[in-house]
Amino acid sequence: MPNRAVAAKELANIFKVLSHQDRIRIVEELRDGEKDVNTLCQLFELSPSRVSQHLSLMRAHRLIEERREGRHVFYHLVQPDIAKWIVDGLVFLEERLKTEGISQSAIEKARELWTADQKK
Amino acid sequence: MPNRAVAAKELANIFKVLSHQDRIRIVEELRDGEKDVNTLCQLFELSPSRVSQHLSLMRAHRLIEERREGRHVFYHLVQPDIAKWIVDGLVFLEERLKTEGISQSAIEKARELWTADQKK
DNA sequence: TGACAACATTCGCATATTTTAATATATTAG
DNA sequence: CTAATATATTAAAATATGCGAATGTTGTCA
Repeated sequence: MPNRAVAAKELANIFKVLSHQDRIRIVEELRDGEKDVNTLCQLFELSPSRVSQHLSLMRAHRLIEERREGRHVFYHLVQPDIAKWIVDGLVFLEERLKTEGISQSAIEKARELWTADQKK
Repeated sequence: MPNRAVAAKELANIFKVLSHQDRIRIVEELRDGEKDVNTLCQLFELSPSRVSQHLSLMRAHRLIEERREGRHVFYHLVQPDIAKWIVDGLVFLEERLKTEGISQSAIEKARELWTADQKK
């Protein structure tokens, strides 16, 4: 019922979809136009299975749409703005890394301190 | 070595941090200025323990910073721009929901088709 | 037509990660 | 010291990941 909490939850869901290297790269690739599954597989060196799973999740959240042509299935962004938005995020990320000089390893390390490190 | 892949991974990490209802709300709250842990607990009706965990993760990723005053610890956004960026995301999300009329339940349902549904 | 090839998706399963609550441990003001 | 506040450490349930095999589709060619 808290309107704001609902919005936050929905946004969190989208963030979750985008919180994966492969899926971000897919958005970046589709920014310039549609591409078929096989092309994406070769670009990222991933199995068709894996790519298809990513696409399926993104499709479920209406981030992308398909268009079939023969045996090829082409995907494109439903809302191209999202790509621009992500790029904005990238810019701000780079800026952050430069101005603060945080190394990724430092972040990883700090992270491990918090997340239950059950490997040990 | 693929420079782009590295950037995608870093961005994915940030998305992961933000892919939680509570953490998004924290960013929204801190948009207007710093707040201490207890205030956040009351706002969200969450235990101090939980809020602290969220803050810890966000701190590890340098999204927020602390300032101690007496026994209160106040947190503020390291980069206020990130809040603006999130709000941009919210706007585009709302627009999406309006123009497409996707119900959250529909998304959930489609999601379950993909994720291993080991409950059955 | 029918068998096959190409492309894409889905399913089953093992593994790893996140979430969450509960508990324990600092830290600091009065 | 003790009360209030904040953080860290756990352990469990819930979710996500990733691979290979099985299954669909669609086009091609004998």
